[in-house]
Amino acid sequence: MKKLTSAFYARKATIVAKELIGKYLVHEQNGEKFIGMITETEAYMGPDDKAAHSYNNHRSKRNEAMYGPAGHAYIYIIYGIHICFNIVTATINIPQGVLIRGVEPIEGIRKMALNRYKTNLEDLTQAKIHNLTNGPGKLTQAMGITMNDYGINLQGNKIYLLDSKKKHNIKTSPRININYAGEAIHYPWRFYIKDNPYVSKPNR
DNA sequence: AAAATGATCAAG
DNA sequence: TTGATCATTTTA
Repeated sequence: MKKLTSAFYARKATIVAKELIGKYLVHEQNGEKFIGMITETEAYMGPDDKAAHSYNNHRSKRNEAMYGPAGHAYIYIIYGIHICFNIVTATINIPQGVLIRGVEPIEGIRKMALNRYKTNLEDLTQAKIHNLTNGPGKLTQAMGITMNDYGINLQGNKIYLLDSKKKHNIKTSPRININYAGEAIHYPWRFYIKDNPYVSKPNR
């Protein structure tokens, strides 16, 4: 399988978010390899999107990465506790991004269980296995992604994405937990695979 | 249903 | 310097 190129990322966040579904997110760390198939994403469209951190071209140390070139990681801590992993899209000075909200474990799932629950995979119930990566804060914890990876280039060898030609039944819905965002609340910029158990909130 | 928990940002 | 605000998860 081939890595996604910078040309893939250099488009509108809504397009990239939709096409990212079914692709493979890879993290290599200490000789271990985590792979997750992306099941759920959300697009954040920058200056005109009240839900985006870059609304009205707001710029700060935190969201600096979104103003850089596409195909890099924008990572931030939310609610003081959880780490969210985003992919920068569009081009320099157009601050758009795609939040990865869910992945299905493909490789390294034993280590994911340890990262999340300090428990062996065999001792987890099916429900807890689904809980490994069905949320933005969960998948970063499971895959070992931290603030140290802020701004990393996704064409490198540490964190990157692999292409896939597999077709999925993609559903669309409004985004989650952006109640402060005015009219943007209703924009259908969330994408997910229908009936996949590694999606955070199946019915919205 | 609600607490946990801390970085970030804008106001004073 | 302080207080309000979160692109969430967990527990009950």
